[in-house]
Amino acid sequence: MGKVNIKSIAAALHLSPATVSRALNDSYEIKQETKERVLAYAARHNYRPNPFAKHLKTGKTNLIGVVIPFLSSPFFLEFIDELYNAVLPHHYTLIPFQTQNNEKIEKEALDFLVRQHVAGIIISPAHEKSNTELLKHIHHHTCPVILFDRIQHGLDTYKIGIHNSLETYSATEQLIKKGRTKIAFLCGKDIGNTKDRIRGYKNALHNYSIPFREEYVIHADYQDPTQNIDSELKEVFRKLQTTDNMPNAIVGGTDTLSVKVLGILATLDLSVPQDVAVIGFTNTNLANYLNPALSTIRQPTQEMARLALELLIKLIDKQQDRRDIVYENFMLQATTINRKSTEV
Amino acid sequence: MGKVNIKSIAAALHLSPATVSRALNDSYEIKQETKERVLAYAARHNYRPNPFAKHLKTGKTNLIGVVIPFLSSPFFLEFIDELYNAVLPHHYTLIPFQTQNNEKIEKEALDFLVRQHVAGIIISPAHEKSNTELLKHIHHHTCPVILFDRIQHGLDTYKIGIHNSLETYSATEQLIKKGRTKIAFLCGKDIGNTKDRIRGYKNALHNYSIPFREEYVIHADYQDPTQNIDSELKEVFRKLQTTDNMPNAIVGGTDTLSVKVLGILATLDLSVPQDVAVIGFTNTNLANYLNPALSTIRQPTQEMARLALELLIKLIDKQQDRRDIVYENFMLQATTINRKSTEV
DNA sequence: TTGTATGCGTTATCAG
DNA sequence: CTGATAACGCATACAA
Repeated sequence: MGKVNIKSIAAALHLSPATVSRALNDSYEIKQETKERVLAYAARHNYRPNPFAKHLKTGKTNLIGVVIPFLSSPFFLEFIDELYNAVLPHHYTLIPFQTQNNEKIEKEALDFLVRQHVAGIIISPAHEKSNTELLKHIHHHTCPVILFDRIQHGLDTYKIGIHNSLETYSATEQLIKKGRTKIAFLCGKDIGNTKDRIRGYKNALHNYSIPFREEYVIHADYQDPTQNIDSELKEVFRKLQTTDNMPNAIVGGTDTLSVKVLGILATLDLSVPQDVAVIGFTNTNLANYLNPALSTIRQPTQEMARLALELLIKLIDKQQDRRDIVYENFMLQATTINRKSTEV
Repeated sequence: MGKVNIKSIAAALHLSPATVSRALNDSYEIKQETKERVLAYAARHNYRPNPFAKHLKTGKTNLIGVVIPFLSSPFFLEFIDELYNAVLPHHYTLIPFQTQNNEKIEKEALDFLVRQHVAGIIISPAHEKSNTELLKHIHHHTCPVILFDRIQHGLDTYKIGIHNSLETYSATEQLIKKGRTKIAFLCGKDIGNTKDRIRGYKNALHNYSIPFREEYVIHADYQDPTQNIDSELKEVFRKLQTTDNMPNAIVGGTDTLSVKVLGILATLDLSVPQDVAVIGFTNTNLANYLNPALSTIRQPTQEMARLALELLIKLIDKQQDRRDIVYENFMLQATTINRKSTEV
């Protein structure tokens, strides 16, 4: 059970390590017969190249770092899940990290990935200015970086996202067309996407001459998708209810919140969609099983993942100085899925 | 911006590489002043040790492989999530893989992890006999392996799980005590856990003298938690409904199904819990937001993750031959959380 | 307390 | 077509 490596193979076959290495790498300059002998021996003895030695020599790895805020958020989970599918035919391995929206944790993750000499990084940053200098440095000097979802970031590279303002505009508009006028907007932290989403909501109100009401923008400032913010959220709605200001429609600005609000409305004895129509952001695979089934804006998560990987691999393969490239923003199309929660 | 490594530091400070290496590793045999000079220079020039070179030399990595069936299953997701939390204070990095319950994909994942020379592996195998020989070989000769959740596996090591039969027994019993007698059991693939869970369900029926009915064990044979099996499942319940055999209670044997069945019952105009009481398996963080809120058996997922990591690190640190160790099974206690879906 | 020399497993350069 | 040798960055036995 001694270690089987190039040297041991060479010794066993009375060849030099160099020849064995070349045979294993299918070099054109090695005789067919020798190749076969080496490959047969290697297979028989279950030879596995040592990636550390290989990397030390070549300076290349087949690792791809993925940095996201939370694993436990339906959108990011679906993204990672599809990334795993997409990466299968390629010779890369994913190393996912979650940052909890925390710049310091993000920095640690990036440092680690750099130390691991990853071939590239796909990231949705903790916030708009999160680790800007570090990311620029990595992208310019170390390995390519691709941004997705949270693309309002100073790094100049390929960016993949959706038109957040357009999507919430359209969602709000649909509720207006169904005759709802007291429309609330539910959102999380004030990161770039949230700003854009609020803007779309406001524009829709404005274009339909519905006055904007500050108290209808409900900020649920959670740190973590699994955190329990029921009581706060419930309190907000209870207050609106007792002052006779209860909205009759809600646009959920994040995937997590849109699901939770259904449960909270239920405990307040409000029925959906009769009393309050609800439309969520991001189509979790559960939306269809909720009661009532939740209408959602469906982000093309899988396309985003596939595109991110494709662009990253393109950059990895390209030798060009990454500061000279003209990068494109890919704004993918979302679609609204109407289910029971907005049915008249 | 030349590469900064031990050699370059040594040259800059007029020291030998050996001295620098020892200073960086805080060796006792280096003068305090020298240490400080080296550390200061290293910090100033943002020195990062090359893990590949280090590993090539020491034969050790700080990588931990995590192999699970699906990322998109609430239980496994929560497990991984907690693993990420638990690993923070330690000097290890997680490399997660999903197998889709497929032994071949699992083998590829394990091969990769072995090639990466991971320090240890935490796995919930694709099935009871999945890669048994490979796992034994890894555990005995390469790095320690810990099993969780699906612990009916031939590998002799620490195993962390719950008493599946006891838990479904207790869930079934609770429904019986609420006066339900037509109790169905909803389950996925026929893997070990499912068998145990069905056994608990049957035992409860038996002990309360309720005849077991084959058609009340409903197998939803999905490949993937995100797969759409609505129509099949709906068809099953519709048939039971039209033949006047609709159960008045359902024990959900998997986390995914328990959530979906609520949505399906809603489309069949059955109200929960009046017509059908439902209790789910595994407390997804959404259970509380469903309408009605879903009663569930709560697995102590976080404790499982922390314990798995703790045991693994213990094995990594221990030098003893792992075949000589007497391993313990850790059967953690689950708890039933009663919510609206089982309220009388 | 520090320096010299060696090797981990691989690939690349040069020579034959 | 194949072999000898050096080098990647680091840690350590041995020397001083």
